[in-house]
Amino acid sequence: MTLTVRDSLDQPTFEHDYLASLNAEQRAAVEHGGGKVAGPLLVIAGAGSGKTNTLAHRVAHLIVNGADPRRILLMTFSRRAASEMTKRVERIAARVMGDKAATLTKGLTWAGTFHAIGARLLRDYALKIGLDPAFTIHDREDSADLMNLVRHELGLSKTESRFPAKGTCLAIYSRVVNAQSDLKTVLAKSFPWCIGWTAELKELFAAYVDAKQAQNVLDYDDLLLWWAQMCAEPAIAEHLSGRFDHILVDEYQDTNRLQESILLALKPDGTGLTVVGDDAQSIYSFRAAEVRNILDFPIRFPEPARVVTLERNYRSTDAILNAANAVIAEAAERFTKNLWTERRSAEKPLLVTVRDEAEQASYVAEHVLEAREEGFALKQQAVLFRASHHSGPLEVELTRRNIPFVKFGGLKFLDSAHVKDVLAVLRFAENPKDRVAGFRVMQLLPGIGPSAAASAMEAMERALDPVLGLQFFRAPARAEADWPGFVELFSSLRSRSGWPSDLEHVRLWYEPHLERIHEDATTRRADLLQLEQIAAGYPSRERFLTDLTLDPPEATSDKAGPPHRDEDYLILSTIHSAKGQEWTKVFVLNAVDGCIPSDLAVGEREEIEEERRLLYVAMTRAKDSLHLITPQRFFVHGQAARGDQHVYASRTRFITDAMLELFSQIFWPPPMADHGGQPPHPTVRVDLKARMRSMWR
DNA sequence: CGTCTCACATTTTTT
DNA sequence: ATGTGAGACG
Repeated sequence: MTLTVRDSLDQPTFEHDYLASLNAEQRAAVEHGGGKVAGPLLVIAGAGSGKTNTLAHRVAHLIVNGADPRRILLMTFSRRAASEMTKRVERIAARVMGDKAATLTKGLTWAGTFHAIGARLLRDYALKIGLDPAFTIHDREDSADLMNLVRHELGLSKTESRFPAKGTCLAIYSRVVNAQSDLKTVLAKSFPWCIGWTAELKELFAAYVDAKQAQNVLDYDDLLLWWAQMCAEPAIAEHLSGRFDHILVDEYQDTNRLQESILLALKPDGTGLTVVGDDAQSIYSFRAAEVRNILDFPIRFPEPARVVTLERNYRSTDAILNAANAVIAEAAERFTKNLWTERRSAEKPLLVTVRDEAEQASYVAEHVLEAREEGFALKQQAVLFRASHHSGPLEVELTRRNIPFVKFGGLKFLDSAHVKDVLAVLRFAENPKDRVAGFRVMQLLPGIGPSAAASAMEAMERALDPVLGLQFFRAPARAEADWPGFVELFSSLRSRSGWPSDLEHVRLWYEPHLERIHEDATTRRADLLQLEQIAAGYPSRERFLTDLTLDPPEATSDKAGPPHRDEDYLILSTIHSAKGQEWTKVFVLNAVDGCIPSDLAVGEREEIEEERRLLYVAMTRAKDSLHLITPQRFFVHGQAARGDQHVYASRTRFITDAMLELFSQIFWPPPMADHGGQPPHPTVRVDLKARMRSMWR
């Protein structure tokens, strides 16, 4: 078959046969520009429409046609997506070019997230823009800690009425930066309850920026902001822009205005620019993502962008797609396409009513096992939920039944205190000005609290050399025993960096503290050993710290890497983390109002619309079988101690009565099945504890 | 005065 | 798991 194409006189270029598997639209996207630098291209790629495949083919096509892979910039949403993409490009190119492709695609090094690329470029240009190239990067929590420090220094923590919490302050700051907006607008629109603090917040943010600069640290937002600002200098912008012939951006619907401004600075007329995305899957506006970026892309440039729309879905059955289309059809804003498929199936998606979350857990466990009996590996099945903690009861049930699982989203390996402690030591050694790291590390020593740590930091700043500053610092009496050991560690980490032996060094120092601080020292020590495994894969301390901050291992299994690959496990994931993925069978937990949409997001109309898209994303992950589960009764968190307050939940508002014909509705367990002839308990539940208490009030 | 410990509440989604 | 606040201890 490929021979006919190759031999055909109409298609003399042999490269074309590797594109034969693509449909007409995909092919148009791949061949736009004929493999040469061309005008801007927008690919609207619906769920399951072969987006990744198309993008990978386009990159391969460029390379096959002579593009220099070192001059291709490929920006994806996560590191996982980036490495997946480069692997695919290599496979495709290899089909055409054979072994030569491997050497070429090795040059495809500029693939990663906006933040990771930003970090690399900033280190590169640091000296030209007045930045110390040894900067360290703060993750969200570090940034919040620094915000807190500054807040205390300004005396804003002791105000009469409550000043916004550190996390809120950081969220406000971050939105101002990422949305390229001003403080007043952001407060009015997204944080109306903080409007009274406008002046103080402004002062706080100014001090926060000063602190970051003094300590030589950048936060996530800085990686984009500095990048964008550096592009405002024409000479640098020109140089930077000249480094890349082609820039391709995936998941464009989830970029924010700051990211857009970077792209526009690099390619003002859109030449060589390809963006791919789906407006119906925009689910990151809480992070200032701007759907308008993708909707307005065609008219951003002097020469209007070419638009290619991929509407054919290769993933889901028509029954699933019909239901998903019905959900998104109710969206307030018109979307740009309608998905269709040729995959016929009589099996409608299931709308399962269960009594409560416990029943929901056993429903999932049983059906997962049943499916495995039928030959579906656990890995072909996934359980999706709105908020990380929604999977709690299910995790208990899976553990009880010995069903292995891996969870994506929510708390991660790197968020645990002991890992952060160890990383903070390394970061402190890398950048002694980093107060957040220093504070954290020093307070590990018994007898050292915030104030002693602060004076030690000051002593370091006054001294000519940070090591000397620490050596001459007089630690409080209670810490005298531990202080020299700490100083010795610090000084040896400063004087010579042996990688990855540094990390082992830190661990040996840290172990006694670990045992003192934590009950479960054994499991935590195992984590640290795993961290050393990971560390061995990095060339240097700096790269390790940077990469780990920007692309943390996503799930608990990631941290172990390849060894787990042959094992079978069920996937648990937040809907956000499920983006871009697909499974044969998908279970969606808590398809009830209050969860989807989250009751924290029912204020603004726009927020509700995003929740609708979230459900759409969840549904369109399924290939063959989809179960939406609605527990009737739902315990309210946080009040469990004072009785069992709960709410009676109703089906998510996004599935209207008119859509019910697209689903099969079932009750589980089937009535009378499990009660030995007894009728099931009435679904009413009386809070007797509350009654008892109310007798005395 | 600073540090430590315990109790208690709270936790959307993430680079 | 973290953050806060009260209270004890050195």
